[in-house]
Amino acid sequence: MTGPQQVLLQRRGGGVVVRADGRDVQVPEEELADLVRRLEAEGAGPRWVWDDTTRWYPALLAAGVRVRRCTDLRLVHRVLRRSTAVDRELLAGPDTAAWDELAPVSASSGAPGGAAPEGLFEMAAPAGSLDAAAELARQEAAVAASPLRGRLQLLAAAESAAGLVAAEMTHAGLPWRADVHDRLLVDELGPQPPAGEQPRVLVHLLDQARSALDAPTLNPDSPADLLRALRRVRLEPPDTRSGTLQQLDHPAVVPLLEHRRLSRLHAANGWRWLREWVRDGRYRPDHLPGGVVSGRWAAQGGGALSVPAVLRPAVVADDGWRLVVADVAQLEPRVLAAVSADADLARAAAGGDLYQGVVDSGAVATRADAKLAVLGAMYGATAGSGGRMVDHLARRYPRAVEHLELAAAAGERGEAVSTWLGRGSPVPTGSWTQQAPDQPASDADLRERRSWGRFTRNFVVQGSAAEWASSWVALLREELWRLGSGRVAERPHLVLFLHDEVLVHTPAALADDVALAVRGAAERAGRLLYGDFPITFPLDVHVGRAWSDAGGH
DNA sequence: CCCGATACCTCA
DNA sequence: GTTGTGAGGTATCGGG
Repeated sequence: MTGPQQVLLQRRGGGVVVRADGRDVQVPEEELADLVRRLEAEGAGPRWVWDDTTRWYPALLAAGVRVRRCTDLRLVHRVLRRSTAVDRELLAGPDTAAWDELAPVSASSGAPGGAAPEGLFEMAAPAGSLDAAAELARQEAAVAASPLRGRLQLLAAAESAAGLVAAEMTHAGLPWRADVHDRLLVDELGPQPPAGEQPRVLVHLLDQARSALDAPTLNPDSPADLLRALRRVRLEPPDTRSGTLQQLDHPAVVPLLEHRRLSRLHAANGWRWLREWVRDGRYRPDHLPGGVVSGRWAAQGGGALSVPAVLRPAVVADDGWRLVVADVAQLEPRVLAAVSADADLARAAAGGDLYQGVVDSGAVATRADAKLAVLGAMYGATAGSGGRMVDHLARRYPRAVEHLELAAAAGERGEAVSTWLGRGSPVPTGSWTQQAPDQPASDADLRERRSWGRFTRNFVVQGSAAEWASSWVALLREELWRLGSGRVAERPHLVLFLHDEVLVHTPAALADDVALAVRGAAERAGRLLYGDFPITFPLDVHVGRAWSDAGGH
C-alpha cells in the first residue's frame, strides 16, 4: 500500500471502534487520545478517517494531540455529491441522505454567554448511526471512476486539511486584547455607559441630528422614520444608505452618518461583544471550511470574517510572540488566468501588480480602469464604466474573458459549472429553468436567469480561488508545525484565515522563518494546482505585534 | 411573542 | 450616470 495507512474511527456503543488493516479494535473513548498520540508518533503517522472533524478533533487538541492528516467524510461527501465529474450512482447508499444532512458541531463550549448543556451536543450530532466505512468505500470508488480523479483527490485532501486547520484555529484562538479593545471603544464612544444607557457620544450625535431636522423623536435606525424626517426638510433621497445621505447638503447629514457608524460599532463589536466573545485573551469563533457554496470558508460567532478595521489594533501577539500577516495580491484574477490558461493575463500578473500589467499591455489607460475591467468581468458588470472596461479587457485577454462568458452562459441555461478541482455549482430551481432560453419570458424570469449567470460566472473564479487558498493554508500548516516544538499553540500556528489572508501567531524568534514559510506554501500551492503554468501568487507579508501593523488591504 | 423579510453595514 | 460576487450580523417592522 502506498501513502499513509488509513485508520478509521467510529463511535459505537459508548466506545470507539478503530479499524486498521481490516481489523477492528474497540477502545474506550477516554483512551482514544493516547492511542492517536502513539500512532502519530510512528513515522509519518496514519491518515485518520472519520465522519466529521468537528466531532473528533477538538477533544484531541484539548488533550494535547495533533494529527497530521485526515479524511473528513462529511466535507468530501459534500464536494463529491455536487461534482459534475462524479457518477452519483457510485455515491448512493442507504444513509446517503443522512450524510447529506450531517452538520458540523460547534467546537466552542456552545452558545455565547454560557456553556452548552451536554444534551445540546448530542441533539446536534446524529452521526452515530452513519457507517463511515461504507461511506469511505463509496467515496473512493466514486473518485477512482471520475475523469477528474487527480483533481478531486487534491480537493478532498485540501478540504480535509482545512477541517484540521479550522479546529486548530478555534483551539488556539485569535489573540485579543480586551484592554486595547476597550480603549478604542472609549476613544470613539466615550466611557462604557451603565446598562440600558447609550454611550455619551451617541447621545450627543443623536441630539444634534434631531435638532437639525427638528424631529425630537427621530429614530435614525428606522429607514421609514428617517425618510419622513428628511422629507419634512425638503430632502428626497431614494434610500437612506450612507452613500446616498452623503450627497445631501444639510447640517443633519454629518451627525446622522457619524451616529450610524458609531452605533453600528457599538451594537456589533462593542462592550457586549467583548464580554461575549473574548475569554482569557482569545477570540474563538467557529471556522467552517466549505461553509459557502463556492467553497469559501464561513465563520460563526461574533462575525469573525468582518472584524472592523478600527478594532484590528486589539489583535496583538502575546509577549515574546509576533503576528505574521500575509495576504495574496489580486488572488482571483491570478486564478482566472490559470484556470482559463490565459498566458497573456499570466504575463500581466508576472510583474507583481496585475492591474498595472493590464495597463502596460495597452488594454486600458489607468490602473483604476484595469481594476474596474477585471472586477467587472468576474462579477458580470454590463452597464456603466465597468461594462465598458470589460470590452477593452476582452480584446486583449480573450481567453480569460471567454472562460467567464462560458460560465455565465452555462448558468443562464440552468447548467452547473465547475471549479478547477471539480467543485460543482448548485443547480438552479427557479421557474425560469423550465423554459428554453430562447422562449419568451417574463422580465422577472429574465432577471433571475441573468442573475444566476452572474453567480456561475463568479463561482468558477471565487470557487477556484477558495480551493487554492485552502491548499495554501493546508501546506502552510505543515511547514509551521515543522518550525517549532510542543503543542499546536506552542509552535507557530494559524489563528485566522480570511479568504486570501492569513494570520500566524508565532514566537518572535521564528517570525522570519514563518514569513518564508508563508511564501513557500503559496508557491507550492500554485504548482500543486496549476503545474508549470506560469502564474505567480505574490504575497504582502508583515511581521508585527498587532494585526493593524500590517496596514491592511 | 416569535418569525421572516427588509434595510443597512462590515468584510474578502 | 447607470454596481456586478460571496458572506455574518444587528436592527426595524409587519404578519401570524
